[in-house]
Amino acid sequence: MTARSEPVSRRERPAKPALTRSGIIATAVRVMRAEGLQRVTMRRLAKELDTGPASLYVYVANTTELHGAILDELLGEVDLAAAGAGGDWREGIEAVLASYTHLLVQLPSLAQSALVARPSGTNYLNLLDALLALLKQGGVPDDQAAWGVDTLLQVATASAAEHAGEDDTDGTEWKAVAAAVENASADQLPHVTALGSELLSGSPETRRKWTTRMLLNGILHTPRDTS
Amino acid sequence: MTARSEPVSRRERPAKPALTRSGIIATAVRVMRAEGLQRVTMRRLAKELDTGPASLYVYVANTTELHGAILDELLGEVDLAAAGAGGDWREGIEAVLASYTHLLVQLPSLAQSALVARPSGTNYLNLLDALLALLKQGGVPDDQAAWGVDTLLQVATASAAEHAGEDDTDGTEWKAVAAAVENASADQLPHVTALGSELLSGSPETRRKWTTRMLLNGILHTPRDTS
DNA sequence: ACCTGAACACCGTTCAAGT
DNA sequence: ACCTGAACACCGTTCAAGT
Repeated sequence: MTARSEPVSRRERPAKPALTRSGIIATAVRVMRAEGLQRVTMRRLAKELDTGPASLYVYVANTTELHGAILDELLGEVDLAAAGAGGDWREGIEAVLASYTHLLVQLPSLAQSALVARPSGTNYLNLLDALLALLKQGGVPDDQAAWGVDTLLQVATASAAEHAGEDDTDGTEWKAVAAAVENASADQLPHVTALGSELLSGSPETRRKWTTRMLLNGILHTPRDTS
Repeated sequence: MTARSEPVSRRERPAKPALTRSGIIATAVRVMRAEGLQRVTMRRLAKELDTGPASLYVYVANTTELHGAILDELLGEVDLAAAGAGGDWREGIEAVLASYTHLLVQLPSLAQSALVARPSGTNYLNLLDALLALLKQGGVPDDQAAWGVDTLLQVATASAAEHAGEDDTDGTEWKAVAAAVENASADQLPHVTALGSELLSGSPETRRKWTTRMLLNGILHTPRDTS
């Protein structure tokens, strides 16, 4: 009876699978990879899963929660190998953050949502632990590490989020900033004018590396109590 | 003829004003203050201005551009007085960033949009100039100031953006993070467990102040060329 | 318990047509 | 040039009804 009751479904209809939370999230990740987070909507997912939007609410509280789940799923791909390797701690942090950034730069809208919906899943906690291990290895006092790691991740996330909303292949928006800086009058904006192109210089990679070194220096040398 | 041709419009209908860009933006700011940025939609604004949504597209390119214009308008309220006062440069930066943060914390969804749509209006450039003046006063080398000021503003903006999407008066989401940290197993997350509540300690104000000091130390002591 | 159709209350943007 | 109605192609979420 089992075999006989599947009429034409050899290949053409993949026998509509039962709805599960993980199935929904897996579909969400696939749609996001193919078309971006803005296409990951309840209605679109429902269509993809061959059901109505209302059905998804059995497994997912709302759209925000869904986006959070996607993020945690993807955070599993961050390369934490450098954390256990026993090399230079600064280079270790640089490597972990580079991996994190490269992941999110390809998915900027997810980075944007990560800034608002603080992740708290397993993969996020593993990332946090890896960074704290490296800070400890570098002799950073615990209280400074605890607050500093937050800024480290926040800056990395915000940098990635900046690339969201850029269909903008020609960098129209970047040009607007550049033009504004260059057209600045020396009277009203003396310092912006003086610095000029220096403000916009450097590749994203170069700036990220300097910023990481800068943050580590700050974290290492700034005690928590004002003394 | 001028006076006579206004029939009943003494008070009841405020004589539908001509559509202008600044009128649209003013209305947008008002709606945002009253109901939040998520209510500032083309359709809602059109209704407010007693016209159809299509009419707005004569003055505003799209929703993103509109949000950018709102932000620049509001940035005029940031208090830059500390920049010219000639006091301690660190305290000056702290004061300017505090003013900027307090503005955006009340409008977190605007902060979120600021992260993606880099502002380039007059008020933003004035803010940039004020911070650069203070960094110069502190003897920060030009190239370090140029890259550092970006991180300074990015961190302030991201901190404010984190409060977006919180109808969340009871802090449900914050509790999720706290629970995750506390339930962390010592085996798998030794450093997160060890730091524990330290990770979540401190008021936003205290953390912001430490973070600002930390960034200034980093910017001041990190040369651009790796040597 | 899970799943669904249908409905409610919205969106952004474009376009042909009017003034 | 500016303004508009109407349309196109979507949204999130809820709820009563079914299985």
